[in-house]
Formats: sequence, C-alpha cells, structure tokens
Amino acid sequence: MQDIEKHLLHRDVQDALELIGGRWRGAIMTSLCGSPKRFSELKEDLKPITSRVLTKELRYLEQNKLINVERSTAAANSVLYTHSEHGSSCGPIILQLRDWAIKHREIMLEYLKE
Amino acid sequence: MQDIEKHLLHRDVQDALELIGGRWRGAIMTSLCGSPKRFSELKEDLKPITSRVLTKELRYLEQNKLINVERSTAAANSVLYTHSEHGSSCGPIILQLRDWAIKHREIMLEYLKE
DNA sequence: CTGCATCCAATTCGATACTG
DNA sequence: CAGTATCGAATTGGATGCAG
Repeated sequence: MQDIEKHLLHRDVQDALELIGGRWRGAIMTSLCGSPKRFSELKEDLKPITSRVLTKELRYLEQNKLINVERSTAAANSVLYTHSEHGSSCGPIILQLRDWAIKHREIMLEYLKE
Repeated sequence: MQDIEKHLLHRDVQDALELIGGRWRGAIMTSLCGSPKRFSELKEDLKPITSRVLTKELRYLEQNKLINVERSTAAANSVLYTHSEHGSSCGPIILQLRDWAIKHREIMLEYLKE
C-alpha cells in the first residue's frame, strides 16, 4: 500500500513536470501570467522561440486545458491566448520556482568564489 | 529595462525547470524528501529507472549542489544521497506541483466525461 | 499575423551487458 | 552494491521557407 503510494507520488511529480516542463512550457505559462497575449506577442516575449515550436507548445497546453484559445471569427488572423482557470492556478507555483532558481544561482556563484 | 526584466523572468523559470525538470530529476528530489537513500534504494524507488540514467542524474544534481553525496571511506560500496540544505528548499515547491498535477488529472477526467 | 511543412542536429533515454 | 560501457531508438527542438 505504501509502496503504491510512493510510486504514485513520483508519477504525479513527473506528470506535473511534463505539463509545465521542457524548454518552453513553463516560460509560456509565465508569460501569460502577466496578461493575455497574441501569438506574435508571445513569440516576441519568448524570443528566440520559433513559430514552429511555439505553435506546438500552445497546442499542447490547449489540449491539456491549461490555456484558452480565443479564435476571433470577426478579425481573422487574430488569436488570443489566456490562462484557463486551472492553468492560472499553477502561476504562483511557477513564480516560487523562479525565486528558488534565483536563489540557486546566488548560491552557485558564492560557491565558485571559494 | 522592463524588457530585460521580463526576459530574465523567463530565463529563471527555464533555469528552474532545467534543474528539476526532465523525466527523473524531480522524482529523485521527491524521493529524497522522505529520507536519505542509497543508490539501490533510489533505483528501487524510482523503478523502472536504469542505473545508467540514475547515475547521470545524481551527478548532475550533485554538481548543482542540490544533493550531498557521502562516499563512505570505511565501508566501500556504500554511498548515501541526501538533500543539500538548498536542495531541500525546493521540496515544498515540488509537493505543490504534485498536488496541482493531481487536481489537473481530476479536471481532465471530468472534462472527458462531458 | 498565425501558423504549417520539411528537413536536420542534438539530446535524452532505455536495453543490455559488464566491473571492482 | 554502485556504478561503467556500448549501442540504438525516440524525442526534442532549431532553421528555413511557404501559405492563407
């Protein structure tokens, strides 16, 4: 029983890190924390991401309900990306990770001095 | 100025996700949250990880000061892996991620029912 | 502006076998 | 017990060009 739970624990962590891990997914979610954005704004914000990769990651996040995609029927070629309700709930966690990474860099730098 | 800060924000998130992201690093850190472990215990706990990959990831975490490695000189073939002080500070964040992933799964299942 | 198609390089990860 | 060596499959992600 405990064994099963332990394994599930790891699997959940792996799931989470697949959802927001990788080179770009966390950064995309971070970028959308500030405000909804269009494709070109994301591309600019996340430079040097390519449109191929940005498209792919946005589709992934959409399929996993972390973002909403508003494809305006009125104005063609205008698509707005926003956090889904559930997607926005991971924002604070990602920001904690960011703070942790900043602290980590300081620690590593200090260590290199010695 | 603000542009620079925004880009740095993304880079920090990317840094964090490189440190604990990927298939195994987060799971290893989670496993060490419970208690210090030896190589074989980690391998068992993280099954089906291979020793090749486990070795590589442990070396990475060691180099980045997230874990301590106690290579006992007395008893050969006995190595104990523990969180470093800084490494343990990411434990709570990872557990939040785990909880978030669990909630995510529930949401996805509910969505599939409709 | 928002993407898709093609091609390709690099990396990651696993299987398997072996060592002191 | 704690790894290392070798090989290969699969995935990821970048470059570039094109399309509606």
